[in-house]
Amino acid sequence: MRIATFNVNSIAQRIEPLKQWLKEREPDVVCLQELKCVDQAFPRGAFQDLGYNVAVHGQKTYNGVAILSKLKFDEVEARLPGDHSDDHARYIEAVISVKGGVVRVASIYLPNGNPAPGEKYDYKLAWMERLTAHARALLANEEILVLGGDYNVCPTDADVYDPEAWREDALCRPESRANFRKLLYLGYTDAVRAHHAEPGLYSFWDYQAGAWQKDNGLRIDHLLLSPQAADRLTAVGIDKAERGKTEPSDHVPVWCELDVAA
DNA sequence: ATGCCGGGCGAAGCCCGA
Repeated sequence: MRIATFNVNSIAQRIEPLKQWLKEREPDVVCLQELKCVDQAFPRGAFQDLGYNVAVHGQKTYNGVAILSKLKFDEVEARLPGDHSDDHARYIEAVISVKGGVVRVASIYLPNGNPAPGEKYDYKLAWMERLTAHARALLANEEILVLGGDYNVCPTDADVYDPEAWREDALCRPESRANFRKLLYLGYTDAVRAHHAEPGLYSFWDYQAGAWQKDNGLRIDHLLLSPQAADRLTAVGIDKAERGKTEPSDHVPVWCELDVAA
């Protein structure tokens, strides 16, 4: 079973490249972020035509998350618990039936947090604390669980092209990294790091300043696996080539393969 | 790279992302 995460930077602008990538990579489940559209405007038909069920939690102009799944959804829950006043569409979670059990998947668009320090950084850190509390609660289910998304955190200096230049940025500041590590300490596994120790593995390249051409990238899109998922991890990948195609997102898909019969 | 690009909104120029 292949599960991917992809920040599309506007689903309306990415329909054709996303469809092409789905045909080539054939993921069973895809977590999408930064839809920048309301639920009614999501191009469901384009993905249903490829055999995907669609769960959307959209928002006008900003944010917006979705899950595509070849297998049907048993449950879908939008919104991260812990703050009813939070109206950003940044979280959706689904339970998917597989042979002999279920797989739970969440699509996460964690706040960027810049400029830091400031209100936006406080919001990011508070959001991460809510995510940690929810992630802790989910572990009690002992399920095959994947928390996929744009975490807007470079976990270590090995995940940044120029660590010194980014040290004060909200993506790299110690509080952001400490909160990311708390997720790992709960028992989650960073799928990419489970298979690859080398630096220079990136999932985002800015549109500006020739970042792509200079390979000035960041690794901020992650798949965090519950122990039950990590035990079944057989492969991971970052589809870097997508960034070099026409009209790309500034992020690329990250995927993992779990030994689970779909 | 401090927003140089790209997208949304909405019909010019501002806001936003990372």
